[in-house]
Amino acid sequence: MAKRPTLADVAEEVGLSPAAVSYALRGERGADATVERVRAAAARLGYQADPIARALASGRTGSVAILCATLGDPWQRGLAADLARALRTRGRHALMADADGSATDETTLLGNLADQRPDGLLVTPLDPFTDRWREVAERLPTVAIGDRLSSAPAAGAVVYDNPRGMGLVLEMLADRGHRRIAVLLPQRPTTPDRPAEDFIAGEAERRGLELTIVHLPPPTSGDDSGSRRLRALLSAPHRPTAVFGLSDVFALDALRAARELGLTVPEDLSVVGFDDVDMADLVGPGLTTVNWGRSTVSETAVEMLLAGLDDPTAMTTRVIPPTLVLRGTTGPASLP
Amino acid sequence: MAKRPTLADVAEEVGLSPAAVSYALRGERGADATVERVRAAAARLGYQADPIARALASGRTGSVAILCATLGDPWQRGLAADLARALRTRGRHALMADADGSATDETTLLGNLADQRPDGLLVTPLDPFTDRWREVAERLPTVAIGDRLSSAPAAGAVVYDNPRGMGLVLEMLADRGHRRIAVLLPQRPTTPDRPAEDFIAGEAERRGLELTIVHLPPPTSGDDSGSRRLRALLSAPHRPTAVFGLSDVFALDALRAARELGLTVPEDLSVVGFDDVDMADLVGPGLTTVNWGRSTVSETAVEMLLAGLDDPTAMTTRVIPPTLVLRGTTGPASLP
DNA sequence: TTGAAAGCGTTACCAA
DNA sequence: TTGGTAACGCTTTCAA
Repeated sequence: MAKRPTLADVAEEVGLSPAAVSYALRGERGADATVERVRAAAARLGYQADPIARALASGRTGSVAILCATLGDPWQRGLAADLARALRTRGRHALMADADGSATDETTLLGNLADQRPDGLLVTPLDPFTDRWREVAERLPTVAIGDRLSSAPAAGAVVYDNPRGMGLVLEMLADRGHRRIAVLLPQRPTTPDRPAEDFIAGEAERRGLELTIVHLPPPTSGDDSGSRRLRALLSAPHRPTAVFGLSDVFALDALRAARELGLTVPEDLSVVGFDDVDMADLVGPGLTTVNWGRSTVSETAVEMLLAGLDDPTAMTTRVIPPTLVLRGTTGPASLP
Repeated sequence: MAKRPTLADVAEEVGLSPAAVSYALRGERGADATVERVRAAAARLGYQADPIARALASGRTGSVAILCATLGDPWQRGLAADLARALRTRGRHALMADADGSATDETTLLGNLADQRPDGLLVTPLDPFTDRWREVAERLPTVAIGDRLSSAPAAGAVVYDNPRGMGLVLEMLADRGHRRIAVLLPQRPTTPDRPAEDFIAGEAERRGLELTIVHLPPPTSGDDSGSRRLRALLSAPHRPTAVFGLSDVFALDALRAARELGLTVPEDLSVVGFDDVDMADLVGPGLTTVNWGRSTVSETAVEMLLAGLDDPTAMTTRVIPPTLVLRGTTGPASLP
């Protein structure tokens, strides 16, 4: 059980003080010759700085916390993986936590993560309206993905251009003759404002569409109230001819419900998602979605956060444009 | 920017030594009255122990490293999420890294993660045969998922009962009249032994099946040699009537290739996967798979690791039994 | 340019 | 049972 070498060991080896070695290894100071000699000795001994001691002394950990709203959602799982990868290629590592759809858990985890003293925070907020974000963002450089943190002006944001995305979808559906459309939205913990809901309602009215809005619980295991609601929706006498899930999981749930009810997609029912999860092309006849470019989103967020570590003005709001990907689950309207 | 209170602050507040406070807060020692008084003071000041200082002093971080072979694989993504969740419910947090299909990256990341001084390691090994695992497992309690680490007897393992799983699939296919079957296996970095390959070859021979084994690169973005090979396989004159992907992603790739070639599933071709990813029921007509119970796997692995932290004998090998889930991508053989 | 020494906030050892 | 005191391994300020 050979103990790993410490700074002191290296210092002794080269006959310098620990301080000198610390500086040399980080290239902060240096008679070039000394630096070289120190480097060599460190390599020879297999010295690696202890990140914990370093963090305690310097106050910086080199880690970035990722707080996910729901890893139950495949899109978010992919995003989390992409974020972790983007961080790693920039020499940082990820500390990951999953609120699993619970706003209270989100608050708790936020505390836990902050206690780990990460250098920054990436978050897909479940409840973007709580005041908690303000205090956190003041201490901890923060970038939110998907929703601006309304109480935290210091935080950066990478948001999807939802209005354009929703517009694209409604336009496409209207063009194909759909008039009765159901929109599946996530239940939000708070209700101070509902820009998405308001926007889509307005947009639908402008186009003369009849909209049903259904709120579904987050895709957590063990709550099937969502699928019950979907079955009710789709078996009603005056049922919609198209379902638009503002998250692919909701669209997938709609596909399941349709199958259970014996409805054929897209003949009896058109289905549209909103995230373009990895397997969307293979789902049923291929799920129509809005694609946001997951890797662009994650790269943008990580770039912004790392830039914001030194320079607070780098924290801004970046808007990601949508692309409509039309696949087989969407056809012309067939019912009267 | 109020500095957060330290142990010393609490100690001063209650007129005790930092040591006494530390013990009291952890409930290690205690005149009940004092403990209560200390607790109250800590709460009043909003004191929270600094995990970094704690880690430096105690040598334990409370974190567990998760090293994933390929987060590009949806099954692994789900597994990683489940592992993180399982850790969190037990008061620990996850440090996650993704080798993204590269065995060299796996080695590098292993070093990086170990430098973070986690208390334990959970790994889905890409290359279970390298000697690196031995040295790691000696210092760091380790549980491997999916493959035993052959060089590290100290490490625990949670493995899938692949023989039984493969047996179930071959039996089912044979029963339905399939004689020419292609098996899609991952390219492994090393080739000291290939138990899976040998086993399945033997099993096929026993049943009089004609087997084609195809090795595919890991599901990383940016390598399309796999899909080329699949198209070649499926357009050959004497092509297989069934494809068995030893990982759902391979089966999904096969579905894509079949679609591109105009083959109908399951009429022209049956497809079977091996992991039961979340959306398998919705993919095409529903992908036939072997299901290992992802949450069982992750709970088992985490349990074993945490038990092994105190008690090395808890590290054993647990074998997960398979369940065959028959869905629409599999039918009777149709070609001569 | 270098080195000595003082932290960083905790836990653990050892007397009392 | 309790409370000093010495680590833990590094960074950083301040003199030399």
